[in-house]
Amino acid sequence: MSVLLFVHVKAFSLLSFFSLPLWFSLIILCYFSFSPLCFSEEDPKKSSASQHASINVIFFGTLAKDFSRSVSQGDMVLLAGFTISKSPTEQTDRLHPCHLEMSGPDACLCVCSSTVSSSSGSSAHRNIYVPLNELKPRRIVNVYGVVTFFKQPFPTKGTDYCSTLKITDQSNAKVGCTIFSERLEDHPKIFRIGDVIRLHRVKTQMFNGSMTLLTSLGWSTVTFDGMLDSPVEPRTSSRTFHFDEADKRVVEALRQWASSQSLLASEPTVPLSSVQPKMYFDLTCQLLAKACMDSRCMLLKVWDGTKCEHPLINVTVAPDALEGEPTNSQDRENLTANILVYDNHVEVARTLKPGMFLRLYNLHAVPQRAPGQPHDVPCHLGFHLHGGTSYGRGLCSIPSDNPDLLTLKSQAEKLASEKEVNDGTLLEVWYTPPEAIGKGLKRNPRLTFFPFVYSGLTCGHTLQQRSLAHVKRCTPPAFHHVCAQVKSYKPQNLYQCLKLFCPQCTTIKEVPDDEFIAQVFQEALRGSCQPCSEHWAVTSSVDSIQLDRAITMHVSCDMVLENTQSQLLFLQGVTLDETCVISAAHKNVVPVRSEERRMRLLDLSAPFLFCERKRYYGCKQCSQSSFVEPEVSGVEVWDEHNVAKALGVQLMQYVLLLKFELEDETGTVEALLWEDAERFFHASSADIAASQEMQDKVQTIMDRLQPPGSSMAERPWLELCLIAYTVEEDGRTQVCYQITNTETREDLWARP
DNA sequence: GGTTAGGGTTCG
Repeated sequence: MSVLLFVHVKAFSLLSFFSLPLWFSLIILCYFSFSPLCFSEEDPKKSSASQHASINVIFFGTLAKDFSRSVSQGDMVLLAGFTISKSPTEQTDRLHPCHLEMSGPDACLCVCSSTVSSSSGSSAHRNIYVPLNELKPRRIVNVYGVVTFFKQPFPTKGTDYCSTLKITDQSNAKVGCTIFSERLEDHPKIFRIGDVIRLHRVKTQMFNGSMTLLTSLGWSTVTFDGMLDSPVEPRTSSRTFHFDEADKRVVEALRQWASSQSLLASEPTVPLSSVQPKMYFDLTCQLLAKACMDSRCMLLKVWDGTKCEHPLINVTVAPDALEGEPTNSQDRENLTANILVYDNHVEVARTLKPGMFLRLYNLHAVPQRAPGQPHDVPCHLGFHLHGGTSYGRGLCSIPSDNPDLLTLKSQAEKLASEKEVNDGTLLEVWYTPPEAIGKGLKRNPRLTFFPFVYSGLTCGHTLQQRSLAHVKRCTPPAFHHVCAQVKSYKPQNLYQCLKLFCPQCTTIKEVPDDEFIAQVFQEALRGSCQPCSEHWAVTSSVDSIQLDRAITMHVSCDMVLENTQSQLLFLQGVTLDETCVISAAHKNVVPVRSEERRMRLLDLSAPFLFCERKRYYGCKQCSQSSFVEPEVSGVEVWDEHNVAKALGVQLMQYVLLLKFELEDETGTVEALLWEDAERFFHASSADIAASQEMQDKVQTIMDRLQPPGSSMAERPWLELCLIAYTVEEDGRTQVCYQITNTETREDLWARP
């Protein structure tokens, strides 16, 4: 029987099972009408959609392996050549009574990525959502709802974290949901009551006479802000998920309904200026500093830009115990709330970094009076996040573009500008002298409210900070300290900032791309058919009929007994790709060509040396045109410097070169980041050239300094040391600026 | 192949 099935991948997992090498379970949503002989006699359109809409498919062996690599949740899949068996899990998963086995010789399939299928406008695989008042027990369902109660994920006694929430919809039914996942990032990102949540493949279950929803195999979730006019942006950690116009309409309808029900009537959180003693409240704030008090208690020093009308307690800790900037001046202004976080919340608090924006739920404002303090003295407020999760007690970090942070940001800016007007200087609020900090801190202790300063000086100068206008007025050469934002930077494609620099002749050139290098290898192949023969080398050659050429390896006689990791290997008759493969197993590979049977290096436009993933280039102008015999005696360990020397090559260095347009209130300055770029990024240029991870790190830092699509107001301030100098060009003297002795902060290196 | 939790103030 020949049956084709066109299906939509709902979930899958890769498992090893008893003696089978691999088997693959896939739960899919059928939307193509299939042969009535195979399945139920019902018209699929009439059958209960939620009951038989999904079917298990099991893959075996290499098909399972290949399929798992190419498929994503939400993809459309065409299946053929399967066998149909009775599903042993029908009673438990309530899916189709049959399952499909992709095991025979005829089993084959085609995966169409979900991006393609959704762009084709197909709506046939649309999910079915059950209104909350129509849920029946023991089903796997998809639902939408508005959150009326939630707890941040907390650890269970089992293996998972648990999120507890209650949702409702236009039917007014209220349904509790329990979400289990050992990965915190998979839990729904709920920030406030009124958020809209979508749950896929959750199990209905009666508990204490009420309907509840529980995560089941292949579940997923997406959440949305519940505000009427905010953009419908899915919050999810999922790599692939389906979201279309129909979903958007559902979210908008729920928002509309929620607003009519006043589900979002109250402000999500209370500003510090409105907090009264003994209150339990939610707080939106920025973390300034934190300190570990003991194993069950952590201090968070936060602010929200408003001033509490009651005096706040100040918890002092040793400066070296404090992570983040000291808050002395804010403390004096009654702007910092000292929050003691207890027990189960310490785990989350530990992961927080100063500068992050936070939301704390069910924070307790505790009036505290020192023993013996007279009763006419106003009591001070301290804040406790008690242990436990009652009333949703907990904390989480929130993204910096959360709309509820607008007040905090505008207050912060207002406060900063007031200070500037009143004091004529920002020194008091914006700067704490280094001697007040203690010896432990290496970086500059500059203190700001918002945005956070993302870099620090290492120059040791005690220069006063200057405006950019002042810097431009001064006569070079000179050092300056400035505080500025990044208006723009070049090159925007960061791989282009990597250059090759010859320390001998100071030439700077671009790093060639693979296409160009491959051409240089091809040219060498065309010109050298005969293996070269050198008296100092042991040569072995492999003739490949398939490749129509010989690949030849040469190793210096002196090194032939050493292991391949320490040998210097000369390779002839290879392409760039082959060189890359071979250099993965050899530490030092030098591609060579033959010129009248004599060994010659390739054109120095290509790397002369491959060391695992690193490539090294020589300077065309400063290297010897040819070598007779490499100088190998006396070399203990071969590195790029020794190899270059032995071959008479002038090694070029990898350097980073960026041009920043810096801006402060007084003007803009273009400054290069070059000689101190490695220090700035905490990464060596050679490592950046060879490692995707390091390139990502640089990109992350740049994205934090100039977040894509951000306004100037949203960008962080950088404290920078600039050197001003002159260069002669075309008989004209030009003033240049370079960023020097400046490091970005460690917390920028990790992607937020 | 499917535990855990199943909202309802700590006690510092």
